[in-house]
This record gives sequence, C-alpha cells and structure tokens, in this order.
Amino acid sequence: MGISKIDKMHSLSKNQQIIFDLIDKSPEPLKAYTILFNVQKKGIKAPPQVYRALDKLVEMGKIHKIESRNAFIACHNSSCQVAKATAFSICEICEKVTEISSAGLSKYLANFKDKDGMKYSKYNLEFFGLCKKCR
Amino acid sequence: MGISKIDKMHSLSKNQQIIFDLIDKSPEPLKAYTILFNVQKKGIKAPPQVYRALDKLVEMGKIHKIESRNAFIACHNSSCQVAKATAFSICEICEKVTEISSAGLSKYLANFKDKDGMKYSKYNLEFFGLCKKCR
DNA sequence: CTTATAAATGTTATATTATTACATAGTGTT
DNA sequence: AACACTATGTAATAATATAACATTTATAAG
Repeated sequence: MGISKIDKMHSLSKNQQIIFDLIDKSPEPLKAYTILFNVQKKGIKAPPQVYRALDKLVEMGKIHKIESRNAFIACHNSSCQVAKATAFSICEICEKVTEISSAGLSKYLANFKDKDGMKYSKYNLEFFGLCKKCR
Repeated sequence: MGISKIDKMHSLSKNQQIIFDLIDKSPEPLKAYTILFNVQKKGIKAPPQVYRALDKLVEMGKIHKIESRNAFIACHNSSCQVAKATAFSICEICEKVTEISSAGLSKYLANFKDKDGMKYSKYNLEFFGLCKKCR
C-alpha cells in the first residue's frame, strides 16, 4: 500500500508528527523545552529538531505560537489552514488559552484599514482576562 | 524649586528615565540587550536593571512590548495611559512598527464577546504586512 | 526630624528560549 | 544513477529573561 502522493503532500514528517501529536493532545500550550523533554524518549534529543518541526507546523497552520507566552497550541479552527489570522483568549490566572473562531471578528480585522488605508490579511490577536473557572 | 508631589507621582526613576529616553528617541523598537549595551555608559550594567525598568514602563503604559519581536517602543497614543489595549502594524520586510490608534478598532475589540459572552478589556493585536516604502 | 515602609538600585549567577553551522540521510524526480 | 530538495542528527553558542540577595534612596507617618 503506502501513502499516496496527495496524502504525502499533506502528511507530516516523523519528527513533525511526534511533536504535533504531543501538542495536539495537550490541554494547555506547550513550551519548546517542555516538548523537548517529552520527546527525548522518542529520539528527539536537541533543540534544533524541536524548533525546526515547530517552524514547519506553524507554517502549515497545524499549530500556533502564543507570542506572549512563548508556547504552542494545536489549531482547532478548521478555517485557518494557514497561520495567518489568529485570535486567542488567555486566562491571566490559570493560563488557559482558547483559540477564538469568530467570523465577525476575522471579517472585521481583515477589512480593517489603518490611517494610510492599508489592509492586513495577517494578524495575531491575544485577549487577556479571566476564564469562567477563575472568575 | 524641585519637583512637586504631583509631578513626582508621574515622574520616572533614574534608570527608568534613561531607558525611556533611549526608547522614545529610537525610530525602531529596541531589544532589551540593545538597550543594555546603549546605557552601559550611563552606569546601567546588568540585565535586571534593564528588565526592571522595562517592566515598570510597560506597567505605566509609557512603552509597549512588541511580543512577536521581543522589542519595545514608546507609546505614542495619548489615550493608552495603561498598557492594556494595544494594536500595532509591523512591516515584514523593514520591521517598521507603528502603533495603531483607532477609536473604531478599540471600540470593536473592547466590545467583542467570545462564544461564552465574555468581554476583554485587555488585548494585544499585531498586524503584519508591508509598509508603504516596502510595497 | 526620625523612623518605618516601600520602591528602586547594584551585583552575581543562572535559567530559559532560540539559532548557527555543518554533517548525514531520506525522498521525489528525471 | 544523478540531482535537487527536505528532513534529520549533533555540538556549540547566541539571545532573552529571571532569581536571589545586599544596599540605597524615596515617601509618608508619627
């Protein structure tokens, strides 16, 4: 059997798959060195291996980087196949991070014009507050 | 003469002033260690001195951190006296960063409700694209 | 003024996050 | 097989940020 060309195009390399699986299963954003420690048993031993996989996964839109936390979460928004327009809510107490998928919000931001009339299709928005549990 | 109480309340400590002046005069965002190298002649010799001043200046809303760049710029938006609701455009070629002050945008974001009906008064938005010069 | 308190500073060391550089191996195409 | 491209392995190091503790300066209360 094997993997068809089309599937292969969309499939992940070994290290990418290992690291994506870990992030995807995690209920919270993971930091690069947390990932490293957790995949050493699978043979990924050095930072560049982790950072390279993270870079590719971000490019593909499979994961997102939470910039204010230097941490990574899996994309759970089927519409953002590419890492270009992201929004998150972050709880300042428990650090829970949730990806926001709001058609209204993405539409508003994609159509926003700055004072030079410039539009931006790429953005990252991080909201801070308290989650339900922590309120 | 000297400084009145009211003025003093709003004034910066020595290190804060040195570091704020440097950032405020810079046409581009400055990184912590760039700041450190540039203020060593003024007696600020170690990272904690820089990071402490940066933290306070961010708290006060005098400067903002550009999270995706780990760099700091002076606030040029008289309405954001506190570092709680910020928006920037970032040129992906020349790395020019501009603070966006749009009443419409801040209103939209401050009133945005997530799917749980939650509102957020604190946020950071970074738009990416090409500036006028680089287009 | 002086004493208590809080804020800021100075200093050393270390923790955390990320990249450079180079060698090797696998994959897909012609 | 030859080539180009992507991914991997590895060591070293660069860049970003904080911990811990001693000291000094500023502020406010008595």
